Amino acid sequence: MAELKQFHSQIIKLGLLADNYVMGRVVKFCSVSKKDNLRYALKVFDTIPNPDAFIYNTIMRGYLQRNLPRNCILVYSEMLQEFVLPNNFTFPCVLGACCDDYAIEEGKQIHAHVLKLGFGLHGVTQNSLIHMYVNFESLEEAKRVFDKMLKRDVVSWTSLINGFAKWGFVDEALKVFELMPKERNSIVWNAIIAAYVHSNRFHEAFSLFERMKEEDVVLDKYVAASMLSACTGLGSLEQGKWIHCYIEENGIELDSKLATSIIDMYCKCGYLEKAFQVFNGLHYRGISSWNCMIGGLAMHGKGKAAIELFKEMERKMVPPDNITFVNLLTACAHSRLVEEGRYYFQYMTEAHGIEPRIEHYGCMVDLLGRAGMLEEARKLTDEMPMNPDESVLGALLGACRIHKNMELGEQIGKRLINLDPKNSGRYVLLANIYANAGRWEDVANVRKLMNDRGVKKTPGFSVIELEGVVNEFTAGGRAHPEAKEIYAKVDEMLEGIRPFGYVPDTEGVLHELEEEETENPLNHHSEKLAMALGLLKTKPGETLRISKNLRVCKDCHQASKLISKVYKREIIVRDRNRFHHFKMGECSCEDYW
DNA sequence: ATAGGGTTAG
Repeated sequence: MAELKQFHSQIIKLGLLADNYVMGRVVKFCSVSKKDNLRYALKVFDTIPNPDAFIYNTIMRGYLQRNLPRNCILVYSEMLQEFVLPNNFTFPCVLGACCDDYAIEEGKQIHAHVLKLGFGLHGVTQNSLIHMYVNFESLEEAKRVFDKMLKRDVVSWTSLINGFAKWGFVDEALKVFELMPKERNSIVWNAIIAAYVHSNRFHEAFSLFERMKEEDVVLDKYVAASMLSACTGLGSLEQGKWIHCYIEENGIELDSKLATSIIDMYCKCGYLEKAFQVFNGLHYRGISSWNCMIGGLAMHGKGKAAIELFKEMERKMVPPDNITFVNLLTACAHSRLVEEGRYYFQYMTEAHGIEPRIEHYGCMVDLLGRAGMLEEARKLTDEMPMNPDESVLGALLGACRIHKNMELGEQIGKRLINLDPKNSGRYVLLANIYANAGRWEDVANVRKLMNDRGVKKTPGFSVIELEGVVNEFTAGGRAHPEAKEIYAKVDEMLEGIRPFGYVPDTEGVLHELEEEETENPLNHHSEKLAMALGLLKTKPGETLRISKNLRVCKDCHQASKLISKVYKREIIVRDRNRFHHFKMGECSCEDYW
């Protein structure tokens, strides 16, 4: 910087201020290549008598890079006022600014300038337009620009694919992907893979990934991160390990996002030790790695360890953020650490100046509610400074179900299904609360309301990975090639645990809501099918890992405990909320979930 | 003569 200033003074002495080539280099040096000199760049800019397009573009880019898109747009209009003609490099920049600033009107106007000034056929500019319209959710406009292009490159296709994917039209995105020329790079492959991952279509993401490998496209860190999420979604530890291994062997740089994806994958695939190992091995631990690890401990019910890790984080002077506290409070909630939870809820503001957000109140309602302090939890929902949203009330409703509080449950449940009418889980909880109290008429009414509103119960499914193959089961499903053997094994399993005290527990079941089956649907919940296949396919003593999309029901939970004892197996089940480690007839959640 | 567009977590 000091040298730059000297250099600058030389320029002034030599009377080169009017030389735009020289001044352009000066402005570029402080505007975009070094981070903190934009102020100086602007000072220099003000002294230049007649800046050219390059200099304007460079100042604009400086603003864009520093996340000041509004200023970038203002410089553009200044440029027009000074009658400096934009060039090929102007529009990608200012359109990017409109995009970042969500400046729809300006964006359209600048699109008009593009056409008027004769840049309508410039590829990079057209691509920027597509990207901008995609961001504005103007897919038709984006498509129009795309269709008008004479020469589309891989960026044009990627932007359009992303556009469809971003706004939920995954199948449309795939159509575009299939239509594009075969010269596909990692970026466009990642766009389509990420599209499937984000819509929870993990199997299809895997098939695409296989195709990508067949075409010898390099697996870069972006694809790796997307595929790790796919593994996480499916609970597919083996595949996840493979990706992790690939990353290590190929020296792919671990940025904080990729590190988080790996740690999260191991946590959510039930391999907490490995997650810790990766976490400990990071040479740089960003806040998200800490948060992720604390969250991992939380979902495995290791509240004390989560608190210890938090303390270590403070000792290492890493300032926690609001997510840290969401995870820490969740850890307390899942481990019955009521006093600790209260303490950290206060501490968050007192020690770190973080004001509680609605998520933190949600954690506290969950913490108190689960622990049976329903009245206090309810009081908190009334007294919190913002309106309790569906997740806060959902926590309270869940607590009402656990502690069989009909009155409060009915009140909250009714409120909730009006607040969040499309969420089938709320209806099911409310109906379960009624069923528990023997109020069958009300159960029927809830069901009718669901039907009237066209709300479908989310189908439960469980996944077990065996010999590298991901097996997926739905309740009562018979799609598996070995369905017959599996069902026989389920019967054997349930008979086997009966002498050890297994009594089918129908408390949580909504007979009226289960439609597919005539026999007892409990027996064929997806996790029982997955467990049966696991017992059939693995050697004695091997751990079974199962993940399911909904919460484990009480009956399956009880059955799993007994199966772990009778068959001498560790069974690790991931449900929607947390992990259950079944071992010797006990569960790590201590029946607290 | 200097510069520009598309991708990853929770």
